[in-house]
Amino acid sequence: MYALVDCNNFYVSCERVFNPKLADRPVVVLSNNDGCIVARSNEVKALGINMGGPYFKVRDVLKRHNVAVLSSNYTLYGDMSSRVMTTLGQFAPQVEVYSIDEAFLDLSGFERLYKNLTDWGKAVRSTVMQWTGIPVSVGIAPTKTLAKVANRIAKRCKDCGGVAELLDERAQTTALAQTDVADIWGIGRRYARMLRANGIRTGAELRDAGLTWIRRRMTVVGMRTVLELRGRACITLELAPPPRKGIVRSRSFGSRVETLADLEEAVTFHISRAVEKLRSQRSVAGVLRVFLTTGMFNKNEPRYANITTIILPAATDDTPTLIHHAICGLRKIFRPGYRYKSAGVMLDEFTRRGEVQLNLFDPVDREKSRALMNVLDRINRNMGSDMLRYASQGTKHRWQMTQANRSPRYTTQWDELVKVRC
DNA sequence: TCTGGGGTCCTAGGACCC
DNA sequence: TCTGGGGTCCTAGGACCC
Repeated sequence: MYALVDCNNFYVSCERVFNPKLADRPVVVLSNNDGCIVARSNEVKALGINMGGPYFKVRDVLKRHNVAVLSSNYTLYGDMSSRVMTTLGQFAPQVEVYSIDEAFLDLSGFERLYKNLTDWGKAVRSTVMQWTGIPVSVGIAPTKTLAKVANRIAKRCKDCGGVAELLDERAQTTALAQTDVADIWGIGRRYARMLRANGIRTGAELRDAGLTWIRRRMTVVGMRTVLELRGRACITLELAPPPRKGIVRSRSFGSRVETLADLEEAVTFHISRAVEKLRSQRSVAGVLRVFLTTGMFNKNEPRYANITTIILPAATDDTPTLIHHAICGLRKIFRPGYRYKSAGVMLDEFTRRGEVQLNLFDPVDREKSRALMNVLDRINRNMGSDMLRYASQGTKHRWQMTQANRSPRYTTQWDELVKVRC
């Protein structure tokens, strides 16, 4: 048995915890660079504003309805997320943190502990609300895919009190018959279209589809989804997140960037962050990719995008080495005369640190590098990221993203704490 | 004028090995 | 006329998730 606990309108809810004035106002949160809408309060959803749509297209509608528009504050959301997840740890022995606002909990054996799993779910809800201020919904079912369906019902149903369970086949059939096939976990836009073209419109029809046909059209992944809908658990809890197989860092610029010098600063910034993350999971990278692009939406301006792949002479996690290669790569693909919109880096082909095939001609002294990177990471961890940084990152950061209306980092910065008037 | 930023997994086909 | 039977690795493309 599984529970899926999902925070309601998570980013909006985080903002409301610290700014009660937002409680009775419609609210949206924007993506990086204030580009797209990535979170909406219920009032905004009711207005028909779409998730992921570009902000500038709906700016007027939002203004007319007095919607509060906030830039995203990932420092705050990340911290609030870990508070919620820690709280959930009180309620089940095994918790899989599935995303910033969702967790699967293992409830096997709980039917012997609780007469009623819905009561358990309500206890989770009220505790998370009391301890963090974040409203959550709880879905309970024998497989993760069905728990997702249950959660969706918990969110929509007015009399459920935020908790729904789908324990027996009858309840599952009723729920699945009301669920659009596109809303099933694992069914994206393409599969939804394909399924509809073949007469499969609801979750129930998908559950009852022929396995061989599904396997042929949707690979083993689709087959797993169907089996899960039938109540057979195929997707287990993932307790320790496996190390990443690749790390990407990129941002679109606040305003267009035209000079190589500015791009070099931005790329240095991104690669520094990427390598930091690489070291934190104790990996070394064998391949580095650098990419840049102009805006692609405007048909009238000259467009250009390119990516270059650098196979490193020896796998490494040394920041200066990777900055050097990244800048070389950037210079190779840079073309003057374009107005660039974004640039970034990817690290790939990881091996575990300490299992590297060394290179006889490796110019880097690995022991010295290790010691230096340790100091760098420790200082930045304790004193704030970017306390120590490489000079090629620059100081002016003309390329930085715009965040016109970001709330304070209430929970992680001493000088941004909530002020309470006496 | 203005459109985010991360990730994962599977398959087919080609090249190669013994 | 009739030509085996296993494998691996890599890449591109396509699907999905938040």
